[in-house]
Amino acid sequence: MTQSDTRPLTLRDVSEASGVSEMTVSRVLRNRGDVSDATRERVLASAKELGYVPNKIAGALASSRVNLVAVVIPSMSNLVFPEVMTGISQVLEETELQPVVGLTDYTREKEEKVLYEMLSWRPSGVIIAGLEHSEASRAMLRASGIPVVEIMDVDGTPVDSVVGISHRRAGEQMANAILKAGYQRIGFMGTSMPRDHRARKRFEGFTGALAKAGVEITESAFYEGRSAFVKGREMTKEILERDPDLDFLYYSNDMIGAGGLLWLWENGYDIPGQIGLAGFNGLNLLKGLPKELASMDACRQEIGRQAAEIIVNRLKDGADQAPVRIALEPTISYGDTLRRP
Amino acid sequence: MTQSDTRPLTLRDVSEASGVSEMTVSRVLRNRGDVSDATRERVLASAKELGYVPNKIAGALASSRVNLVAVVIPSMSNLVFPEVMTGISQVLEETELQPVVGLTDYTREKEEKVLYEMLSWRPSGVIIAGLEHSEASRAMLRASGIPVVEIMDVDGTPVDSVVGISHRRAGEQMANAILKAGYQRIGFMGTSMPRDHRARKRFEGFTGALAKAGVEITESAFYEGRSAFVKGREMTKEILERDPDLDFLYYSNDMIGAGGLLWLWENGYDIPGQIGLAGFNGLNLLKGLPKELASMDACRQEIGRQAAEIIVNRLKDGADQAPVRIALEPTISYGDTLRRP
DNA sequence: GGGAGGAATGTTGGCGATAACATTCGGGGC
DNA sequence: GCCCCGAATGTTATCGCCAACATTCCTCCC
Repeated sequence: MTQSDTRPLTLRDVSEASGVSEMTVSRVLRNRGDVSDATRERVLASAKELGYVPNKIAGALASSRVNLVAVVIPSMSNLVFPEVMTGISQVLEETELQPVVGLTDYTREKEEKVLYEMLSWRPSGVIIAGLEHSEASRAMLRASGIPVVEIMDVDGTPVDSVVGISHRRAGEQMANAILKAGYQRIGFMGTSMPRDHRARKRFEGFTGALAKAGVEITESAFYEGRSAFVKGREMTKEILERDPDLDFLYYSNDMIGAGGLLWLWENGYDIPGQIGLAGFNGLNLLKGLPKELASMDACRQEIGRQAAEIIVNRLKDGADQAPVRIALEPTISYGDTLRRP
Repeated sequence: MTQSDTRPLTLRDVSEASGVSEMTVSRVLRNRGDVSDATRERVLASAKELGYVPNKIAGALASSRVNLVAVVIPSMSNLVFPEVMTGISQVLEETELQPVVGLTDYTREKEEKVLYEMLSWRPSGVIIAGLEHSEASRAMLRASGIPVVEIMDVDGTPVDSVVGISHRRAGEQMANAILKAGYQRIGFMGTSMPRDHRARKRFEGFTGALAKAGVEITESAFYEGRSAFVKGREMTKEILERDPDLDFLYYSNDMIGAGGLLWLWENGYDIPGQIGLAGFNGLNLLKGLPKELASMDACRQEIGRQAAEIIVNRLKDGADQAPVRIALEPTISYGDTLRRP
């Protein structure tokens, strides 16, 4: 049954076993061209018996078709990206295309390396997070000659197509909601943002909108590394020690926001009366906390879905190759930690 | 700078641009064989100027070497698997190998499909979750002629190598710790387990050890779908309505455990005096809850690391090809929700 | 000065599949 | 009975790169 493990199986082995030409075997296995039912079955039987698995490397080289879509994202431990992946997979599942993921750890150098690596497999399309890339990366993307979709963010100049939300506007909207609810002494906690451009843009939008109303952030704290509950607790404790009169805390993501929420809850704060809270990302992972954290949905799955769809459409033959720009509208959820306007 | 987007670039283009043979270009780009510094630089310059990206498809076909390791896991939304991936990446990063992920959604059919798909790219090795596969999958793995490491679980018969923990023993250990702490009326909450074999084995080990001590699970509840805080809250509420006298709750994973913990906390239960709790997986994501949930570390990163190392070692030439079996020892952390013995 | 030896480069022939074209063969129409 | 046609199958020539062997051209040493 299983062949002696010397030489790997090829089309030729199947063709010899079933007494037809390699070409016919190839046709059967790809369901292409006319093959009589009799030979088809004979070939399939031989292939199965031998345990033959086609060699896509050879196939791809010969046909210059590779059914892969490169997906380049910063990390998988930021919950956001698995959700984007889900959206992408949902769409690609109905096609012949397959996503292949590369991680950048939020650094441009690694992004460049990963991109080079992935493009060397000649994928049919690229979905890549963010609009900030090294010049070399942008050049590669342009030169690749395949559809490229930049995702998450629309504040900038895309190489080709783009699907995302405006993080700047998201920050502004949140600031306005907070102001409208009457909060005045606002604290901010988030990552130190040299590398997370989207967090930075939200922060800029946020402070900008506050400034228009003559309000400044009273206290802020930044952290490095992974976001987690503990971080949120610790930072919240500290920031309130520094300034006990804060009446609102804005967190750059839901994870540290949830940590802060738990700490405040344990310590008997009145939320959202005495102090209000908001995060960013609307992680449904976090439903089930004592209070639901106010947040803003970043349309993660939807972004994934739309990006994948752009790729799919572009690859249909005779398709319109014009760049697409889709700006989704995030919505605020007030949860139980931000007074309604 | 960027070429007119007609014909894709090949080695020949670079060779013509730099005035040497294709072979020399190939040698330069792979850092192999002797090339003078002068030509090396000339070639690199041309390649960069053209924006040439090597075609790995052709390279792999010609050299029959593919620097990919197929990683087949059920899902990315179960936090366990990203952590395993981290371990794998850590090790592979120091080599030329790259992980490529395929997801099975906990179904054998999909696993079989994904495996076929991945093997058709002729990877250098396979890391696959679990020991339960379809006969066809096992046949493919055997016939592939590449190193295979099954991970997470050691209770069963591997195709080749295996790295994991004994989930049966893990269940037993937890049961014993609970009994030793003096709890008697035990409730269980977990997934309905037709597909999650590891959860099933833990459950069997757990009930088995209880039975030895003459104890039976008093109440149990099962759920379908994603694990999440909300599920844990709801189930905990329900199970305690059915039987308010339970003095211990064992959750099949930390996520629902954390949900339960929060609910109990909000409702003023005395933990771990009045009621004890334990989960499974030691997710450090969850540090920062009001109390730390007792749990059992499944050695996730370590499993990933060791699996990757087995593959790497096997691929060294002249390496020992004998199957490896590594059973890691999970450790209980008592946290704040399980009385110390 | 002649040959050995080795560094630098080139040439040839596949890797395993597929595209494009070629061939065979059986049957229907006249 | 002959020819034509299309379904079923086969042949040939790549695809882009790399292994293995071949060649060139020094340099060094006796």
